[in-house]
Amino acid sequence: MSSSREFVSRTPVQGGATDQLRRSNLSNVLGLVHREGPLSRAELTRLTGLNRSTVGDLVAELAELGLVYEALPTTGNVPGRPSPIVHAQSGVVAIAINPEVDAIHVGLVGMSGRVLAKVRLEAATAPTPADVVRLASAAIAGLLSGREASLRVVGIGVAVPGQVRVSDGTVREATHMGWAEEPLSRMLSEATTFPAWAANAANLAMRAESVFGAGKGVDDFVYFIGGASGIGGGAVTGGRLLSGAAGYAGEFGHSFVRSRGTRCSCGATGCLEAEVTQAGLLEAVGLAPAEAGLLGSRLASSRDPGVRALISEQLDLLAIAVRTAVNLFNPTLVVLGGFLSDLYDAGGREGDALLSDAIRSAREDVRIEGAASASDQLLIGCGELVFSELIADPASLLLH
Amino acid sequence: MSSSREFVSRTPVQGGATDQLRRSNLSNVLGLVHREGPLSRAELTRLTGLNRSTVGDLVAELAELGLVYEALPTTGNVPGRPSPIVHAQSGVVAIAINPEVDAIHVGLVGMSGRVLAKVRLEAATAPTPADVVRLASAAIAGLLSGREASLRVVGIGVAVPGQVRVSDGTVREATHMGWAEEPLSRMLSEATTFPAWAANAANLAMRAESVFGAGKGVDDFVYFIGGASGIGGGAVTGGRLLSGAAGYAGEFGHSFVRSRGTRCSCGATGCLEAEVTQAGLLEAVGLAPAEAGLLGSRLASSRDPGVRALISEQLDLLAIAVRTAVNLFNPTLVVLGGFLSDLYDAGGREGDALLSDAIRSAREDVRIEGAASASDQLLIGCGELVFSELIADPASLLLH
DNA sequence: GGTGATTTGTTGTCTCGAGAAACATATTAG
DNA sequence: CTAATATGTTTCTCGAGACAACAAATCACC
Repeated sequence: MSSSREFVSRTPVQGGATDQLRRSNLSNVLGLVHREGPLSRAELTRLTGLNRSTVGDLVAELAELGLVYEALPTTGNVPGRPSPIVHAQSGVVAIAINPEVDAIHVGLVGMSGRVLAKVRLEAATAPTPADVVRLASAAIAGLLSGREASLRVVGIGVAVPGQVRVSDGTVREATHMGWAEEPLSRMLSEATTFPAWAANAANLAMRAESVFGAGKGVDDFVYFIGGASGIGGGAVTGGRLLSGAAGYAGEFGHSFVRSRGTRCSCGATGCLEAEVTQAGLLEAVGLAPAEAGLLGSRLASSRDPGVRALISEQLDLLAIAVRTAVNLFNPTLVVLGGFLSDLYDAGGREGDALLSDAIRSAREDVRIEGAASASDQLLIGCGELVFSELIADPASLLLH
Repeated sequence: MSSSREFVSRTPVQGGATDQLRRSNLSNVLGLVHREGPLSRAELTRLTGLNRSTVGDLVAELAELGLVYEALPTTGNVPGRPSPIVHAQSGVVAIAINPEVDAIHVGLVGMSGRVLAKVRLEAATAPTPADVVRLASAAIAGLLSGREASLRVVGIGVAVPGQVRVSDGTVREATHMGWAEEPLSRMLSEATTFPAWAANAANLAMRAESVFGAGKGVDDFVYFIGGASGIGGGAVTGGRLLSGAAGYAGEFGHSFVRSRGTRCSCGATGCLEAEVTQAGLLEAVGLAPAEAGLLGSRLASSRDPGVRALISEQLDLLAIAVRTAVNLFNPTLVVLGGFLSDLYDAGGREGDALLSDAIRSAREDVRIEGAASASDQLLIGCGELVFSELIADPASLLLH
């Protein structure tokens, strides 16, 4: 699906000026190196459809900006002059912040998509936004200290468990944190002087999944992720992230799945996240909330009829949400993350059980997969939030 | 997906990238004139951000292609040299075909977005695809006869009440018509020699709404339309039509709205279109199926408690589908068409009744509107299907 | 009805990005 | 060591659009 022709057509040239064309091409090259990992210039030439000489020029410009570097290739066994390998500069980093009820995670993510360092700051009570700014600022200083020379910070990405207006990074509502209308990214950028962006955590997990995980190269997929505090998600349609008007799109946790159901924290009844919960499954198999990591194996191995019945019931409810998602988005892939993946595995990974009620045309070409659940998924997603800004206009780095 | 890149590879033309820039700018200008109606060159200059001289050049090229013409402006009361008004050539037409159970509608749609002519071909029984090809071909010949000199047919757009694979115009399933796996657009293009495209009818109605109706200029909206044969819909997200992997996206009629509900024609239970039906409402107010046009006024004026209860119940079910749509798409607008608009009006147009269960952040900036229900909506949508291909690459017309 | 201000079309020149081709270089195969 | 092959590098050309100078057409005002 990622042939060179498609790639070019996927990024149509907008606007008028020739320098916009240049910017678009720079963006394409940098984006490829970021997403696909190190690529030879010859491969870049094929993937972009551009001329050899042009690619050489673009790479030289990106190298001058300090965003990529070229290295000699490891000797392959192909004839011809070896093509230098273009690497993303991993010294170009984003700061990732993920506040949660019991802790704040802070990390450094390199442009290669790898987490270079991270710390977990324990919190006795749910941190306030001011706490986050204070604690994270200190942690950032610690992570950066002594490495200032080799690191270049592009900005800060924040993953918030709640609704975030992406245009200005305001947290509209984060029920579990007890936040409302908090200008979090402004506070962070004022405290640190780095530009900051914020978004919904589940959406950022999906971004990581889209660039480096199961959704890599997939133009149309939906993502469901279940955690202790509920179910979130997101969608990619036509190769683009679905954000909606303000960034609240993809709240699959609030898909309707049951008439006269449980009241949800959002105020409605019958929401997926009110009906299908990690807490309920943990309790059924006798695990404490902190032992969620064991849920998958316990569910899979349990022969208790009550547990099997619960798994079946929860899968039926999940199937309703998946059905609606498939009917509305017509994806080729449904990715399940967190405890939803455990649930799916426990049910025998029968895709049909989740898809059989979707309309036939739409369900035929859908596959279901577990998320490539890296523990650093969220931090990588934060990095994506930052790097996507850089990749959209690599030359903008000159301005800082 | 006939991207520009493929075109280049078929006909080796000098210059690939600058050429693409030119095409993109031609496309922008033609698209503006198509969507916004006649515009002066000065306005085009402002809207595109291009240079005066460039816009002049682009318009000249489009005029040479026979796609636009310039006319002297009506005297405005502004100083300065008057700017010529650029009009879309309405002689450039698309053929619109909409097969239904009881009739086939065939029309001519000008690039200005107006229906120039139309005929309704009655059908005693649901027509087969072969019937459609035969009857529509004859109707097309009739519509074009005598006007060949002044008309330039770009292609055929077909609105099908069912799931259509947009890549090749195959009807995968059209339950009400009794069709399955019919290569309709190939059949039509072979019979008429015109290129043909097909898509889901509700989706095309939404396209018309998006370009000329309530959704004009709105980047994020969802569209629900109810008719005799069910409920369809579509969505625009980030300014782009949501099509999904194959073109089946936006089936809001198959959103889940009720546990243990009625069995739907799709095989599932609890689908919106199985629970909220035009037939049920017609029966409640004592109208025959053919009198659907009167439904709105009957519902609005009825004081029968049974009818009021039914309206209330149906609105509650619709609200569930709207809630899910708002939570998943975060639109700024929900457009209701067909009998759903009647239903909404009968309920007093209380937006809150439809939105109150959506998550707060997402529902705040949503407004609900009735569709700009032009009777020609579907034919205009068919035209859009064709013209969007032309507008994507205006120079392609040279090849025909 | 003339005159100036204003806006826009038109024309010629300039810049810049990318493609093409010739040439140079580095590897593999034998 | 040589031929084949693939790719980097350099130079030239082309084309799209910006820019600036000039021309044209309208309005406002006297």
